[in-house]
Amino acid sequence: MPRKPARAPAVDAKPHDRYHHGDLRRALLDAALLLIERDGPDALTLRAAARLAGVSQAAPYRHFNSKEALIAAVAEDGMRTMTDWMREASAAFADSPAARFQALGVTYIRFAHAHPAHFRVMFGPGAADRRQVPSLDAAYAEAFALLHDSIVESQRAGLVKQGDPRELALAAWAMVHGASSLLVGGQASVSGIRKLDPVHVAERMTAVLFVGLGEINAFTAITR
Amino acid sequence: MPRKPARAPAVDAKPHDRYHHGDLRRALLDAALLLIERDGPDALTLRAAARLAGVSQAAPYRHFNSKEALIAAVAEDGMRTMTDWMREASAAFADSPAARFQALGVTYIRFAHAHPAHFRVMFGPGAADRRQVPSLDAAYAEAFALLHDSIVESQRAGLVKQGDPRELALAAWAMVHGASSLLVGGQASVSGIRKLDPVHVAERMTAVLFVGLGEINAFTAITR
DNA sequence: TGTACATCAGTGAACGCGCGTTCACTGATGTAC
DNA sequence: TGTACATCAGTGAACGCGCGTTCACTGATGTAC
Repeated sequence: MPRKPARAPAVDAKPHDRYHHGDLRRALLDAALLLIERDGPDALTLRAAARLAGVSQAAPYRHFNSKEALIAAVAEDGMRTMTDWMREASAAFADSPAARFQALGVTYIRFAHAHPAHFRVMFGPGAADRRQVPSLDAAYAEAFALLHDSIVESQRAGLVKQGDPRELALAAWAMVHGASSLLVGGQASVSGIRKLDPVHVAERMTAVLFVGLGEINAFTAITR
Repeated sequence: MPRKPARAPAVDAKPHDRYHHGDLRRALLDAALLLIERDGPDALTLRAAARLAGVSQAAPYRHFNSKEALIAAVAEDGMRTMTDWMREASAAFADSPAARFQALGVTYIRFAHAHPAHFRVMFGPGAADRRQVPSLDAAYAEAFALLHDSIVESQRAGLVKQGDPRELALAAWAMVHGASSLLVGGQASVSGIRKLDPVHVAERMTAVLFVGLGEINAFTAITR
């Protein structure tokens, strides 16, 4: 039998045997994600998270003042990760605005697919109010700024026609967010989207979007 | 003082004074929507709905077997309304595939904006499982089919290049669904989208999307 | 038109449950000297 | 290096609450004759 590692990971799902947990804060965040992913957002309760972490039901209060605080921490955690991913994606395609734009969209969808529970907490109903949590707001603003900038650059390069870049970014965000929601979504999934490769879907969607942005002068109503 | 109408509407928020409510089923559905719209999905409880309708907490069980059944009924109701709207929009632009496509998207977003609580129940987490409720599934399938058909027609008219229309419909649905989610969405709204005119946003987005669909041969990865 | 009666749609009290949160407590840790 | 002690991170019992659901019941309705 292999020896136990000197120090058990904080994420250990089994009840701990030490009086002090070691990293209960991290373990509670992980437990919250597991609960949401497995049984939906309503399954996240402080008591259930404590149970998963193997501590008493009062223990979480040493790390979070309330249930709301735990949820906000989960959202913050996820937002930071997503922003990191997007920043990296943006840097990887610094030389091509088109590729940068697409990489950002694909990354957004990839994140949602890889971290559905995070995504739900970040954007779902009952999500923590972004404006109440400055660090959450900052991470969000950075992600949006990356997208915005890639559009401004594309316009400068003549790949996307003129128009308010904030509105264009909004449209792009909406599409990519919609695809993410459907991929992550509850039971009411659009026919078969779940079976498709998310990166493939993301690449196709962002391509259509980018071409559309390039071909018309800002947006126009075409009905009637 | 004006005389009372002979018969109070079923939707009456005040406690009724008759032993029999009249249309408790309808009143419970309306109460459920009000609760979700006002205080979020978690605020929907059978007891609260009964309270709003002015009946005892046991009364709802004469009309719904369980809380789940009430939620499923709300979703079904909303899905039927949305499908009605989309069918009408589709018929109104029967002669122009491009306008039809756009009208469908705009209608989807208009519905979400007009009936946010319905929209959340229909697509949010914890939504009733579509496949378990045949009438829900049928309404959904019809909505998707309308979109699908408008794309097939657009391809026939040479406005949209070839490609699997189901995938194209999926992309279109995702974008429009994303915009709707953001408009309806919880606290984490994308910067300022709520302040914009939803129909305006919808028209612009669908225009970009349609042009994009027309310009590239199906979808292509443009990164790298 | 009047009446008996089955059926329907409510009532109100009660159940057990899991929740968020508080409290006084105790065991473990780490720092000052 | 050893020890006193403040601080920190847990425990376990308890609180009050609102929930979904059940139950025996009763008032209202409508139909058969």
